[in-house]
Amino acid sequence: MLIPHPPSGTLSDLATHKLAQSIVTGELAQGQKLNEAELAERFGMGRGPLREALRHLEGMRLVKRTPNAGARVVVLDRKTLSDLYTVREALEGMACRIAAAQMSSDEIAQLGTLLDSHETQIAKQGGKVYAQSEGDLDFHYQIARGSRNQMLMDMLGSEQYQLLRMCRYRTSRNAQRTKPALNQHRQIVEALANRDGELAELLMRRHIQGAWRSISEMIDKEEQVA
Amino acid sequence: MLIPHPPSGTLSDLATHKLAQSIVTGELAQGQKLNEAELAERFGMGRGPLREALRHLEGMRLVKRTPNAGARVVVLDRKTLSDLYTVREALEGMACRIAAAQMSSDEIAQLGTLLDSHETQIAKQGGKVYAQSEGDLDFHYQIARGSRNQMLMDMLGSEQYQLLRMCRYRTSRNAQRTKPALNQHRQIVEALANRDGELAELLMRRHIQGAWRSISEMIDKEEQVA
DNA sequence: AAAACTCCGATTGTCGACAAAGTGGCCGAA
DNA sequence: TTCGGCCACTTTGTCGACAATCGGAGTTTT
Repeated sequence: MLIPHPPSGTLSDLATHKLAQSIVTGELAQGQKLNEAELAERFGMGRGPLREALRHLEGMRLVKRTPNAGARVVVLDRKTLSDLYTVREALEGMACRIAAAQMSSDEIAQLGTLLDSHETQIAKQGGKVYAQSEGDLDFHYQIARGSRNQMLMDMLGSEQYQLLRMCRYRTSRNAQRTKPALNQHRQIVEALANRDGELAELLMRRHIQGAWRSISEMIDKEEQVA
Repeated sequence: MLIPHPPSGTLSDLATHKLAQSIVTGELAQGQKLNEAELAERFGMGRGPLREALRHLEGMRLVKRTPNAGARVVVLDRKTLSDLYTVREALEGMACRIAAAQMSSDEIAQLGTLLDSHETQIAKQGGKVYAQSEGDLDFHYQIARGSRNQMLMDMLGSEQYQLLRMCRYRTSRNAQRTKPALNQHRQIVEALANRDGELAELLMRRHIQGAWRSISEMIDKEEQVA
């Protein structure tokens, strides 16, 4: 559902999807140069559609283009990630506030069961920590949907936030935060159930701030090693 | 400064700029179909660069594409505008909060003088109410810059918010709100000067909510006439 | 020996033409 | 008369080739 395009019609969209996937999963390294001719041949298409795909990815902030010098995969440095989490805090907080007023009780209940399934997944532990990570994204996206705000949904879901998936992929190893994160999710659902938009926004903001602190510490450690 | 691209290098970027301008100013009507061949000839270029420009504009939410059916200028219905102002409230509120901590005292003082020039412009009144409107955008953009958050700046400034300029163009006739808006701006600057991020965020949110109410009422009147 | 200049290869930017898909109108039949 | 199918035209999607630009290696000059 969060995976952007189930390979749709045009070659350009297909290329967009494949490239986005390759970038998010790290198959294409950060800062790597993207050669149009080479990629076009790899995907079995002309350069035209591929160029359009690159333009699209530029809009998603997954690649950075410089005129006459080609496109490179974006580099997620500390500042970029910090900026990203700040924007998330603003947008998801707002989504949460509105969702508290707009979601149906059924939807909120469904969110609870979603968290239940996350809990069992965590209990089973081990290997697929990543699953929780994507599951976490799903939780956040459901709330964005609950806001009934198409622009928020676009920004938080399909388009804008591939960057976030990319970040998650890089940092999926640290599973420590899954349990406190789950608790925070539960608190948020409770606030939604009580129709307390203000509290829901506050909790979501803190949740994201916490996530950022966790990521930030991890980056620090990595930098110390390097 | 807010005008996206001072016609830069590639034809594609040039086309993006020209089309964005035409759409924002209403020269191209909402919902109008955009014929690739026709536009390409009008701009004196091939269809390739123009297609890339359309892809770019799609990312800016200024046009909507449907596969095999071409591109149309976006239609600013009530719901879309409502969603837009909600997103603005979230992003600009956050920008304001951070700006209170990040801007230098000099920058904040400059904001004050910017408002002074707005005031004299309003006093001179009359014709170019629009100038205040663009000036208002400038005020908001300066605060976005003050956040030192590149992503916020991109979203609020160059790329994302051409939609807002488009809306302003449509609704530039109602000058009633210029004076209360100016007062709210002054309050915001004062909060910034006091380094009160929380208050600054709150004031900015209310300011944008007020702007939305004003726009909303105007749309109601228009709909009654129609 | 270091710096700058020049030329060459590679890559991007652009164009025109071809193929496929969709749209609308026209004709025929019920 | 109206509905349905067929056909032609328009428009989009795609490709291959040409031109402009940039980066780098080699050479020359101070």
